[in-house]
Amino acid sequence: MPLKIGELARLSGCQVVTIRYYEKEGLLPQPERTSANYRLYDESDVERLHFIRRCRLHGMNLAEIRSLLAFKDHPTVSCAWINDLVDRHIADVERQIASLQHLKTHLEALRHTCAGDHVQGCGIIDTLDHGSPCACCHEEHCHLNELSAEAPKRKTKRNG
Amino acid sequence: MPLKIGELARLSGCQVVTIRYYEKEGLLPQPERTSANYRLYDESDVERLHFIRRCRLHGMNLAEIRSLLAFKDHPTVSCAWINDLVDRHIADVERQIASLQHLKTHLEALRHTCAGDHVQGCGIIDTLDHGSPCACCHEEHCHLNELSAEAPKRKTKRNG
DNA sequence: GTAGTGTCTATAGTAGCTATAGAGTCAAGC
DNA sequence: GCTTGACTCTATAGCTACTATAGACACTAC
Repeated sequence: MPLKIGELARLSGCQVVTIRYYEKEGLLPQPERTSANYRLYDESDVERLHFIRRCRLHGMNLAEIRSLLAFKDHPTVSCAWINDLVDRHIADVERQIASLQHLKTHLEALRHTCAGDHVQGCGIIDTLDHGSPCACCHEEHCHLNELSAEAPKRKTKRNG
Repeated sequence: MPLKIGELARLSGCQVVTIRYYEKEGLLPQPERTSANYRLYDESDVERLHFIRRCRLHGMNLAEIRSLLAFKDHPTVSCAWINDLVDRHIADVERQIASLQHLKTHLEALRHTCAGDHVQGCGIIDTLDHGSPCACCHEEHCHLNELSAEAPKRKTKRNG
């Protein structure tokens, strides 16, 4: 019993446009078509979409998912690279968490510079204007307090 | 001593194209021009760009920065909304951190399902295929283990 | 005059979708 | 047979915050 794209969307939790998009991006094979040119799917497509969604929810991008699907379809090499991929994702997530925690400290410091309800002289605006030595960055290199320190490298003869 | 766009870029730490982009987006005013149509800036533009960059580094989007700049240019209302804005950002960052920490737990569990170096039968692929009851989600609602449970709401008469 | 750099505008690309337009298809009800 | 409503089709544009490219013009040192 073949499925039309709307039924596949319902079963997989994806949207119709997303399914078409995945097809265009090569994550889903070109499906059969009815005489009216409607796409026809089956259970294996539901599972493939579940796989894709789980990968997306784990933060993988479409290129990575394409590789994983290719391995799944034709597992001809060692899967060691999949472990590397997941390891890199874990490291990346850790970096993001650290960066966000740092940002949070700054935002909280920023928040404390103003009690609100002024028309002029808002402490938050002042801090964004002139920067503030934030307690969390006294010793470490903090990109939130450095602006033009490192000018972009240029290779001119005249100004170099 | 007016600055050309390249000098402004160097002083502000922005790229030339980004400065033109900010102008197009209304974050920077239309600058004076030379007879050869070159943009001319001054110190106030350096400061404005520093302000913009600090906002960006604090995770604000261009629409928010536009509002902040408008307030800075013409502070006619109370700044209480700025505190709300920062509060919302803090809450948002906290949500992101929690979500990433959750994701990290899942990625680590995923990582442990395979020791690598197989050609077929990779545990990671299997887990992505079928999902896994992850220890971190036993009791709470976990979107990483739910896929098609909640079908998108539809308002048809025929299938509803 | 020429070489090397800088600047100009306009356009397209990035990721992963989402939204829209305009047309064709299908099934139920009259 | 006709209408209505839901569904499907393709193609295109939009989202964010830039980044990259092309082709033309400007400036300065030699």
